[in-house]
Amino acid sequence: MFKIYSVALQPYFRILKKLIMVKNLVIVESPAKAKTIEGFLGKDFVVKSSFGHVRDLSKTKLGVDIENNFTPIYEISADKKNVVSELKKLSKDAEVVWLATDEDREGEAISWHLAESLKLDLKKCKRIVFHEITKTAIKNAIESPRSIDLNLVDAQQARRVLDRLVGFELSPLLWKKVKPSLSAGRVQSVAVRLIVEREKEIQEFKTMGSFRVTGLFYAMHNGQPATIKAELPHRFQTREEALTFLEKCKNAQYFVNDIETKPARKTPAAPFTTSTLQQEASRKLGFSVSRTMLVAQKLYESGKITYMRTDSVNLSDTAIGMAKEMISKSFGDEYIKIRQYSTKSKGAQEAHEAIRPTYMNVQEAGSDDSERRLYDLIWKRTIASQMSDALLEKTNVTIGISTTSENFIATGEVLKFDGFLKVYLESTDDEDDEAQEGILPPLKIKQELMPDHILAQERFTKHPARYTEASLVKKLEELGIGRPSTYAPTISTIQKREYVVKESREGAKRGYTQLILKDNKIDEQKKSEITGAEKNKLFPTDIGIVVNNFLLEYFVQIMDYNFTANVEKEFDNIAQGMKQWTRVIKEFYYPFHDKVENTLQKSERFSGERLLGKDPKTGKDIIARIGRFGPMVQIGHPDDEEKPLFAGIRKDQSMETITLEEALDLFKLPRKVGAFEGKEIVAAVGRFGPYLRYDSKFVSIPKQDDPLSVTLERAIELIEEKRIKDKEKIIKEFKENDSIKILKGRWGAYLSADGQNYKLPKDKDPEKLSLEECLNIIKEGTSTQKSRTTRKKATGKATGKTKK
DNA sequence: CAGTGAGCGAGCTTCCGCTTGACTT
Repeated sequence: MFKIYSVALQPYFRILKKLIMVKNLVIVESPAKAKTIEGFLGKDFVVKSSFGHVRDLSKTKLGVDIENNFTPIYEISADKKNVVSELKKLSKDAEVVWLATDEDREGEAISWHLAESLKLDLKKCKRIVFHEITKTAIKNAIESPRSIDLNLVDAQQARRVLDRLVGFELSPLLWKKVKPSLSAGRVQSVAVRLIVEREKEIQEFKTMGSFRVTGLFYAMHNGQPATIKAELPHRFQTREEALTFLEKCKNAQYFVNDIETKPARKTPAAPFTTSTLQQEASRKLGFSVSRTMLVAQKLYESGKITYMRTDSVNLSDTAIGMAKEMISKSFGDEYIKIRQYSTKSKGAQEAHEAIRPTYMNVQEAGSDDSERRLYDLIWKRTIASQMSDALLEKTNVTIGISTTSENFIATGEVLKFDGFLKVYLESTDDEDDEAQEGILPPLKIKQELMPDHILAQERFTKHPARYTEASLVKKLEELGIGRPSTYAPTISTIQKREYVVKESREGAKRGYTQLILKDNKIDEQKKSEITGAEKNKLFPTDIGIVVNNFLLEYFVQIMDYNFTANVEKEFDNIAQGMKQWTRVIKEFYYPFHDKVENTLQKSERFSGERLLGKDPKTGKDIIARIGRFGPMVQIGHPDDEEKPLFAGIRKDQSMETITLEEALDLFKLPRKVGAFEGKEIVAAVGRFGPYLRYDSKFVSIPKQDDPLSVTLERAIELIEEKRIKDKEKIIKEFKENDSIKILKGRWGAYLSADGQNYKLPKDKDPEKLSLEECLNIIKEGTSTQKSRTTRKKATGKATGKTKK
């Protein structure tokens, strides 16, 4: 009976199977991209994402079989197991698998890894590429498939293996010679070097003063006085020279000697890449590099902008078309100028478009303030890039002085046609812009100008600017080091390792002299200004400096700013099939490895030791150096009869600059402050800064107080403040059991009992929990507690992240 | 979350580049 039915139904089963079966499986890297593309292709296509790389070298082991001609040992990444098994299932039934990963070295490798780990039948496997997400681009790609470029894959393998070998041989060397848990790598170590070297330049910089002379003049224009600001083209080195000049200007007459007018133009900046977006968002919106990427990711996922990790300045034809229409409609055709930009950066691989709005006619987008502001920036930059030049007229007026051959120069700028400036102007990193260009009144040659005053002001040369996160990215990109997807992570790595800190520092007062000539009288004034203030700049730490010096001493090759560029040339040779990838690695590895071995055997511990002086009490040496837990000072040597004394250096101090006195102060802690309510108060400095300990509780000492000098009264005040704060934290207490409390924490209410914390059930009001319910939570909590200790390896890493 | 620092030795750390969520006591 059943058999008859099944035979009769067979044709229907076949149709059904055909319907379920995927005819074409397309695999791309990003899920957002997959969604868009699926809309372009018909019902016969299913588009899935690989979520980036699916396979990599072992996370913990070296993962390279050096003996066996550097064979990489790949593993499916833990978080990609599900992805791979799903893709495997789909690909089995598919007639054709289209590998549509990005067209660059990494993208080619992802396709190859997919083919390998999905065990794809190469006969039904087609490799396609497109640079823009448009229907035509994708249809075109489908029509011209190719096979996987194994040379390009090999170039990626070489890149991967080289980075692994460098990172996993240098880091352990640092653990032994400097301090545990440190790291070194082709990218991060050079990033740190840039910051350390800039700091050194700043320390060695000698500030020079000179006198800048400006004059304010009047010219009559339509019966009204108009002002003209002018400046002497050179500066005086001394106050005396400046004074002599002003003396000469007494009773002098001023004439227009020459007027020179010439046209000038300004050109818009290229559309955004990852790096330029990070720079502009930092300058214009004050975003950190990671915030920019987070916000951009959201805009991308909601379909508002194109892909945000790109090194290309290229816009698709459709994008240019949309921009043209938008400009024409909003500003008029005279504002349109179609431009093709080409990349300037080393090693760009241009697998994507520039970062631009998906739809140019959408002028505002984003679901919160950050998104809206970043979108606005992207929209303006993209539109401006297709607009006409701004036309200017620059005027230089030379003003003669009757009593000397010196001339003042006044410069003016008139905007003749605003062009792209109507929408957007790129900002610069230059902090000081003393040049003042404004509009000049109409002037004639020989015309006399009346002086209001002449000012000679002492100005100082400035040291090179410290890097911001964004300007470091710019520098790395110029050197061809790192990729759009790694700029933000690299910057957080070097901060997480405590090689570098991002800080703002208050400036100091500096006096300067100013001489004013007004009404034929010279007046001298002493003034002061704030100098050296820094906001969100990158500073090297002691550890950063010591590790950098160590690597420079033993591994100059890796630290060379051109190292990446040099190996990139080799990777290109591999990609072009001119060289075997394992040969490139071999040539690099053996000399490198010998150096590692050599350094391991021969070099001493590298701790950046610095002798500060002698202890006045014992006559022993006082030394600053890096210890197991970071920078510290010690009195005496380990081989002395008595054990040396140790003290950690405070966060606001550094090994490089700490004085003998400051070091001695560190040994005065912990210090007894006095007694309060019958118990002793002790002041000390811990891992998280200065603190008071009282009744086995800790109270932080705020910045304005010093643990060395804090008085008993002040200490009591701080303890009482803390008591009030702790009270505010309590949501609920139990009379029956005072060790159990419900407290307000960073992530909302939680349960605290005997120093252990527990999560509260989400569906219950924390204020209404009974003691019984709490005891239950604690009981159940023990099981989660256990699972957490077994997971310790994983969570330990996560907490390390939040520590900073 | 706040006492460390020599040496002994267990077991741990680490790279760069491609992608997103998971989830915080």
